Amino acid sequence: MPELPEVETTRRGLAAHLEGATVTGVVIRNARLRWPIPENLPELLSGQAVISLKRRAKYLLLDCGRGTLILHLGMSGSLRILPLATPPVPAGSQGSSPKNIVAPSASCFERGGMPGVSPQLRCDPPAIHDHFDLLLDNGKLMRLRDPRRFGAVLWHEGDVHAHPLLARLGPEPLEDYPGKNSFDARYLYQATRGRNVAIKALIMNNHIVVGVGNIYACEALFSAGISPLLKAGKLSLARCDKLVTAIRTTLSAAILAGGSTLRDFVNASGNPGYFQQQHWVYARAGEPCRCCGAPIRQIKQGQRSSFYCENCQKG
DNA sequence: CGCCAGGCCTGCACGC
DNA sequence: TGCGTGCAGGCCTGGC
Repeated sequence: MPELPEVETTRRGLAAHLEGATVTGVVIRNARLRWPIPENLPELLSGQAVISLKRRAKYLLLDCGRGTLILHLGMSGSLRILPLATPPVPAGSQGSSPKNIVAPSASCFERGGMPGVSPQLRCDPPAIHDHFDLLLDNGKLMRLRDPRRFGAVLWHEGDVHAHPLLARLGPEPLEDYPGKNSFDARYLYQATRGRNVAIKALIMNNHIVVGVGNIYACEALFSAGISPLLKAGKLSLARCDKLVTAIRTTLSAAILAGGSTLRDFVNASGNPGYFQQQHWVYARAGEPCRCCGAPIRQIKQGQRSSFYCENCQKG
């Protein structure tokens, strides 16, 4: 699900609730995501103050000073802020309680009197796919839901950008790096030279540019008037410029609309995005092109569906 | 039942 | 032999 606009929408919704708060506990209901959630996360995170929530590509980076919590939403993940039903007891006033550290098997059902769960951990009952909670001292919690479990929750100490998952990523499409490797026409032109791969696959390659998934690859190629089948090496500098602009404007417009919700994406407040109403081609197979009226075509490229208008997009 | 779905890492085969 | 490259597979669940 989440491509860059959905992840950025999530980040913006979460940041104010997380930054400045202190982690009081962690609940792991199912550690089996794409990689296992580290078992010792409760010990690592409890008592840590959240400094910032940033984004790199489709990863959310929760800087806790001592280390960084790396979050990825995979295909079906979403993160929400929820209130704890009962405000947490202020630190130090609770004598015997051990810092709200919760074992993975613990849950926070409101009903049912689940044994071993202290009152301050009660909240909305988690659903079947709510795998992970971060409990905060401001009376809120951040909850990860991920039915398909392609997402990730990882911990990294030291420079997070040196993490193996981040170290080799290409430039951010919406940022400029003065002097080097900004995602501009010249960069894309260089990156496409000698490449036989279809342009659609190339712009979805994280080593070239990050954040462009299947939806926005299709939409940006339509916007630039470029066929998804065109071999990357054939792109002229002028068309690279068009494509860079199309990627930037498409992603920016999607962020403004709160992302695309096809089935289950919700932002930090639990609300859907609306950019799918502005899709020109994605998931519109057989429907008339909003530009020329020709039917939108759907083809397969490397196991993924591509949607495009044969008339408006040239090879 | 089979097929499809927003991501992305890994491993393989291939050609220079 | 050693690469860069381009595929295919795999991880999962839910919905049509």
